[in-house]
Amino acid sequence: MGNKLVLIDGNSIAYRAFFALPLLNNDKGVYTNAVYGFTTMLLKILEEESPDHMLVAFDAGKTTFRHKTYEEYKGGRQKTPPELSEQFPLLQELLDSFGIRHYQLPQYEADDIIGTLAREAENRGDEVTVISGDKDLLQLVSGNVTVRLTKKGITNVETYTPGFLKEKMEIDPEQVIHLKALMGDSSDNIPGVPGVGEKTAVKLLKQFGTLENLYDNLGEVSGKKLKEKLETNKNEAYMSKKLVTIELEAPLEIALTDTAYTGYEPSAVRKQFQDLGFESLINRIGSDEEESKAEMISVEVEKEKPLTEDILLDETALIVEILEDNYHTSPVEAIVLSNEKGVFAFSPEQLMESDTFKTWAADSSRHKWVFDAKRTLVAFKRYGIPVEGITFDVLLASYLVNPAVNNHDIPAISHRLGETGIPTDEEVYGKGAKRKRPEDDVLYEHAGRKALMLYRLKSNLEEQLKQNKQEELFHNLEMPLALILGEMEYTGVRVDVDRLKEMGEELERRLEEIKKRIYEHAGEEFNINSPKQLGPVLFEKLGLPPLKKTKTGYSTAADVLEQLSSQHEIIDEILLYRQLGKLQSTYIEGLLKVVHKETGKVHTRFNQALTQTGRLSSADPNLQNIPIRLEEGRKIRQAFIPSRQGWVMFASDYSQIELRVLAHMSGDEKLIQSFKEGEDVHTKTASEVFGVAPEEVDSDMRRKAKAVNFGIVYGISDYGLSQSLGVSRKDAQIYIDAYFKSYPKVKEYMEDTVRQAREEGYVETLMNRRRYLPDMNSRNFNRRNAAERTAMNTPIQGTAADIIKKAMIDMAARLKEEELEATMLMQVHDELILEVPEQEVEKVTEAVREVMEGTVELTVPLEVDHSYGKTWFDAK
DNA sequence: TTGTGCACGC
DNA sequence: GACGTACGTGCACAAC
Repeated sequence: MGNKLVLIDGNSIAYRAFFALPLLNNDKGVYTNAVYGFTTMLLKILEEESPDHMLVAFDAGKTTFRHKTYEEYKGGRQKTPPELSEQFPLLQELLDSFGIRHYQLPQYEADDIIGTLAREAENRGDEVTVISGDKDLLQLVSGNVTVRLTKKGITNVETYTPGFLKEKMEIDPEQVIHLKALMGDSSDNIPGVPGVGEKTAVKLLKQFGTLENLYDNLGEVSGKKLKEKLETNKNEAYMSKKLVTIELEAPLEIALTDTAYTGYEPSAVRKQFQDLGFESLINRIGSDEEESKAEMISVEVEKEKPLTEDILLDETALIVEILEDNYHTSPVEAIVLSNEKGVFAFSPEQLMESDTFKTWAADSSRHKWVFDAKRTLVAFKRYGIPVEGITFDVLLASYLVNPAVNNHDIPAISHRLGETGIPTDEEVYGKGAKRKRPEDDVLYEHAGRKALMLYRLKSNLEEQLKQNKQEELFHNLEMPLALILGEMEYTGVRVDVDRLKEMGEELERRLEEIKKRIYEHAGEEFNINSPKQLGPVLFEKLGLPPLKKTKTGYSTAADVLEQLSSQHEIIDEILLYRQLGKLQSTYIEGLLKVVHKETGKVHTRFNQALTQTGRLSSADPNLQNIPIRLEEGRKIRQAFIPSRQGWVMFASDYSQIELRVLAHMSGDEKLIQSFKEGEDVHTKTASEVFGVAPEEVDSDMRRKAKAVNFGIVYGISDYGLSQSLGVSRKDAQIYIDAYFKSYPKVKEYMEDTVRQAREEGYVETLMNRRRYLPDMNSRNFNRRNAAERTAMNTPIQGTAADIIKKAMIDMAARLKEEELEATMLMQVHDELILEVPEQEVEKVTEAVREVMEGTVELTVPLEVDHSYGKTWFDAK
């Protein structure tokens, strides 16, 4: 029985990976993109091929035996970028950790090593797979040798067998060198016959078979010009053939037996991945059940013994295990404590009844370390147990340290810090529909392991917060905020279900009518909600001009359809259908689905550890995107009502907070002045940009200025502005230039921010929230540009987020202090929504203004507007 | 189950 | 000259 040998062209794959991936560097500032790409390819190969022999061949150096034939061989080639060169040693170390043999031979290229071994193995009857990005290797294809060439990217490969080669290139493997001899190869500086490309070469080979036969019968070549070219470049052709022919008898110092591959040691590879910063790949290693069990950190869990005072220490990790994301509805499965005394697991039934536990939980001097403070708090609240003294949340700490990490759970953080023996929730519980509660033992052990790690992780994260100067941000902003958000979520918002249903029925009727009219216009019935079906109806059947395409077909986005509005009546009907359909599916049906049956309330979850800028997000339901701009949709807000009779919905929002933050951070006198004088900032901008007196600013000028301000805040580009204004890019650029001329310090600030981001690798907000921008030095124009805009935007958006978060904390304190019953319900980025007893409205009005305006002192005043009414709709 | 297109908010 | 305004969530559809 033959062996299975995989031969990899190391240089070729590393090059591919390098150019296919952005110039990533790891936390040590070492470039790793080529190694990373190579590794993903390698893992795929190991999985797909399960080789028992393996070798990665590298080119040895600048000169090879081929240079004796032709000095200019590979001449004119770009020097290997140093960012890539420095990765080769890393790559070889990585291969060592995999236990994969790598080899290079002076004067020879990787091709020759591969060719020699492939031939030898083939002769023995082994099965060989060659991996490369270089078509020259195709000459090795045979019955036993398959060549897999990378296509786009690195993991995307095309597998060449003799049959496939014939189909694809119309030649046999033996003809590959003849083909190259004729057509040459500019990347290797191989001349071939000038003027002969792939097409002609294939045609000639079909007729003559080989280069030699071609020249023996040159007279039969059709075309005078071609014949001449072949004639005059005969030497070049033969030399080219010699150059591209892979040496099949290179004097290797290794034998096939040296390439034996028996699999890798997961621990060694894992360590290597950690050093390289390949967090995302770690989980792909050693998923083998046996192996990962053996590596799991062991935990002695004491199960369901009666809780006694002696195990409740002042510093204890507390894990509340809930399987589903939604902790408002999903049951608590287990509670685990971990501290110096050990790891102790309890069923909720047992613990929630224990007075010993309740006393400990309510004691703020007894510190609890948790994962997801808000989740923990709400979970206990559901059992009527107040918890005090939560002083450390691993989730929030990890998020602050680096929001770009999209997985902050305990196994993931543990992995990043080098502890790998923690399986993920998904591994233990399954995911999606298959997620289920395991046996008690498994559950307790898993939760116990997490509790143990939580206890251990705290000090490391604390240290990282300290390094980032984020202790204040963590302890005095995010931690207290978590408690407040927990209260808000648990309180929930009352929904007028009947009102929603009424609106739903009305919508249903209207949608039905519109649908009919659309079908009439179209002359057929189709699914209006399917862009794939709508496209052909509009742009083929009705002959409307397709103004924009998506990667799957015609674009039917609103901005496209609006431009076609005058050309066919169907367009406005479709836009209306979309608008109402959105209201129906997302805001009527979607909202009704998440209303609690008993309480008639919705309990959103604010995600406090997700956005890259520091804003909150909201889900199930998302209360931060309830319609407001169009009257039709705004009515949805009529269904959000106070939870008690005689109360009102009260909304309070910051006016222009982001531009005020910009004024403060840039120190631009004119912008500061503008806010100090209480001017209309868009009118003022218009007056500046268009060079007219404020009185002479018309509505169109103001509209444009508003868009400019918007763009400034979001990290402007001329294209973006031109899109939103419907003007040319050139004009958009003129507005931007005019803006920067009027507000020179803003321009300076933007430039400084970008420069600093490039140097430091990150940007920061007023309160030291941090965002890393690895693309600042990308060679890819788009990525770099996007990173630069992000650098400009994040400090502004993020500082605004810092400010409202602080205001929420102050607000909670103020309400308590004044013993008001008013309650915060929602936060929508620059807005707080409360429910307030009517008789408290006056006091709350004053409190909200004082607190929100006074929460931080900037060089410009902060201003808030407020409103209230019987429903959220009426608070306008 | 996953990716795409679309639409809602700030 | 490239691409494209920032940041989110959720729905329906269609391909896997």
